[in-house]
Amino acid sequence: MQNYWLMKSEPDAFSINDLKRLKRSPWDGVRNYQARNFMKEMNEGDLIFFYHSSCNPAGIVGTAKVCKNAYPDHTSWDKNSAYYDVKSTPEKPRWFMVDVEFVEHWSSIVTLAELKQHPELADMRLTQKGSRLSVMPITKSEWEYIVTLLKK
DNA sequence: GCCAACGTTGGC
DNA sequence: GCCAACGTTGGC
Repeated sequence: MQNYWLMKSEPDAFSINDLKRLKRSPWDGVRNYQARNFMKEMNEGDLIFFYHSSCNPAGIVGTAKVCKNAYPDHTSWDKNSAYYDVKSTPEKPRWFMVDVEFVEHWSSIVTLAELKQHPELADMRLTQKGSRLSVMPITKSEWEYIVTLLKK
């Protein structure tokens, strides 16, 4: 069964243009348990909204898909990595990542401000005050609704 | 197991 | 750059 997700990235660190250029990439560096657990639930072929955060404007800029199920994030035991975690080892990995593949880079951005205006999207974690989760599930109806926003 | 203190996220 | 909201840590 295909599921839908939203993943945040700061474009200065990793943007949709980076993914477009690379075609596929590991989604490393997630160090939040809820986000990690959602990645573990992902399956190859699941679709992803690619969200640019900490920029102006923040919003969804395109889509990607899961092309490799969750596996240990090796940057967590790399002492030279910014994502190093002393409690994660190859024998007992604490953090996981998936690989994602570029699908679409939209010609326009669906901004957070716009998403917040639609009652249909009020249940999304993204549109709720104070939400910082960087990987979250999206319902099929939310996915389809957001795609129609794009065509307007 | 509680909770204060701290560090981080991320919109504005 | 500010700061509200959140997650994590660690003392007790």
